[in-house]
Amino acid sequence: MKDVAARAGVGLKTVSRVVNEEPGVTPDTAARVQAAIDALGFRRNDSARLLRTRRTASVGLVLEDLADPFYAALSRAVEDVARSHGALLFTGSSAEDPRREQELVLAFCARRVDGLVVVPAGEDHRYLLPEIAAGVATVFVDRPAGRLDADVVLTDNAGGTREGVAHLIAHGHRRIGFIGDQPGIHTAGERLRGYREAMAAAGLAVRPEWYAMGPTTPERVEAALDAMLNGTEPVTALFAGNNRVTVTAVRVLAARPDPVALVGFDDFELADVLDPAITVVAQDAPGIGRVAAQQLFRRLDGIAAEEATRTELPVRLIERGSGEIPPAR
Amino acid sequence: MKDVAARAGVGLKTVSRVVNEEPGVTPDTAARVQAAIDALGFRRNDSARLLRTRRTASVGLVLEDLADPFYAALSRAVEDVARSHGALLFTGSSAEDPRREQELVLAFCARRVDGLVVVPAGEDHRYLLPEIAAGVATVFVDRPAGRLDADVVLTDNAGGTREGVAHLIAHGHRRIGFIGDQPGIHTAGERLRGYREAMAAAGLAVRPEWYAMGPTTPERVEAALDAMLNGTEPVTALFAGNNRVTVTAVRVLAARPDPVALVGFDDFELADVLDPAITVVAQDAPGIGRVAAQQLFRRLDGIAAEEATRTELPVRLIERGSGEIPPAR
DNA sequence: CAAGAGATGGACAACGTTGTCACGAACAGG
DNA sequence: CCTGTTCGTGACAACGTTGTCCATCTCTTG
Repeated sequence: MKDVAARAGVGLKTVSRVVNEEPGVTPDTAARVQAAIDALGFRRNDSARLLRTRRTASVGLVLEDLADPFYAALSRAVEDVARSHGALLFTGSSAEDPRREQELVLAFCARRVDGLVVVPAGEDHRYLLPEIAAGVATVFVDRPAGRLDADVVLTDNAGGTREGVAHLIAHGHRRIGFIGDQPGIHTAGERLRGYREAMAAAGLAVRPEWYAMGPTTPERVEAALDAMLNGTEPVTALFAGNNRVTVTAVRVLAARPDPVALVGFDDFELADVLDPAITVVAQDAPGIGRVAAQQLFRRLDGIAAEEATRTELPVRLIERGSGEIPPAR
Repeated sequence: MKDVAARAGVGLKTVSRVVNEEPGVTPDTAARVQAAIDALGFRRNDSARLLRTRRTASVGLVLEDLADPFYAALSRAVEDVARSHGALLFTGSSAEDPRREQELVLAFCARRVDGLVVVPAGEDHRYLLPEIAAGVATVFVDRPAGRLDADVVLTDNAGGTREGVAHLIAHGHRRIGFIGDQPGIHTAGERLRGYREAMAAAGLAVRPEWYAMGPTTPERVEAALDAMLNGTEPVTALFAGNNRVTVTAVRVLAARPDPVALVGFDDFELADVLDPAITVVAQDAPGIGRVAAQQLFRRLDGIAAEEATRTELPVRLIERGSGEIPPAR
């Protein structure tokens, strides 16, 4: 900038005025400055600018895995809202590791992001207290923050699962299995709760071998499913606790001679083309991201109420057939 | 930092030394400084630090759509490599709009990212010349840069398509259709070329109504496919030019009474569970991202050769059955 | 023609760090 | 006891911007 000023024969501040299109510069000088800028290939250094203005126009997004379709869609929505507010987006995957989540969050804070959208991996987010006090707007998505009062955007996990399980019950099933993610994960727990509630509401007992919580690796899911289907009281239908589980379940069930009813949490591509087409409880990934990001910017604009908000987005049961398969016996 | 220094009764620089774990500080003073840091909840401002050190430890990733599974996987790989080099990742989706791509790239450059990984949307990337001259390492992925000599990581689009089309020919097909993305997109053009080459190599003529290039919206793909299947010389097999097209094709073909052979470019989840299971030419999305990011950091370390490199990753034909359906007549 | 108003431009400090250098104290060697 | 070396420390400038404030210059107006 100094070079540009020298070349154009003007002061530093005048260059700054031209670059920022501030008023009070003769068209003539502006042209001279612009020419110098072009000649020197000058580009304003936004880091320095932002250091001075104390707004970084960037937000950080921490989620579990950028490659998961659910989070990919969520990211894209957050990105779009950020862009519409003139902010850039840092992204990072925690891989469900609290330490990594904290590392990422603190790295973003050290860069002085204006705000954070976090899919919490850990149990305790009090490490964020000083940051929030320092003015970093923070919105949690998909799961509530641990031991921290902050904005959160969730889906109706328990309700959605209840609806999905009730759908299976309505089609005659009495022995229904549930395979979920690791029990420590909030969404997994909520969905398990929904399953229990739906069963209880129908007066159905739940045998311990009918539900299994754990990592969503294909091996684990396959083993759990096999155990449910081959026990003394085999299940006739399965509720899959998330899209990873559903996908593996579809594979395993396709290899069996007799059809097994299936409803999954989370929609996924091609669910409608499978045979049978898969009935799912769909959550609105872009919607969650959008609402969260909007809440973030509302906070940044200082418009938001002081208290933490809790938004719960509805889910939608999409009936495609796999939930209507009758019990084998 | 000034406050910390005052509270600990030391100089500014000593605090800096403690924060950066530089040698030459008595354990005693270090402890005093640390106490002040904790008391004040001080966190170093990395923006300022990076302004001073002139390295931002961040890279920018511009791609078409973060929500596309292919790019999501690629992003994750880039992120992992960046993390292992201690860098944070800015991401942005261009939505296939050259203006938006340029906006994003320049915004990243204004933040003085150390490097860029770009899936080019436009035809002309000379606007990047000054940035590259200024030292921003740049690697293009998936498609080569327009009118610019830079590192690029590609997949073997033409070769992969040749192989896929040859697979259909080997199973008796003579009239084979091709539906690709917009003709301006490099990968789309290369795949079309592969299709033509495979047909020519087998001595088969290609009728103009057998191939269609354009947006990958379901409507367009469906219309194109209908036209090919209902013409006077209907195709008996289809090569789908990318995962969006394949997905729509699967839907359309599933609704037809007579089976049509299909091979798609890009693997996708559940391709193996469909009936018939879909044969695909799989590219290695994480591999592309990883190789590109590694090349980027090689440049940043100054280890890389001066000349631009061009890496072409192989593809893999995964035979699952849909390519082996014989011609209807 | 003087004076006030408005337009235009520049000097300077500040944002929060780090690199450079110099200073003083402690210590070892002659 | 003097000199030279090492170690710990802090003052200061610099990174590249922008906000504040003041100086100048050119009009208009009484």
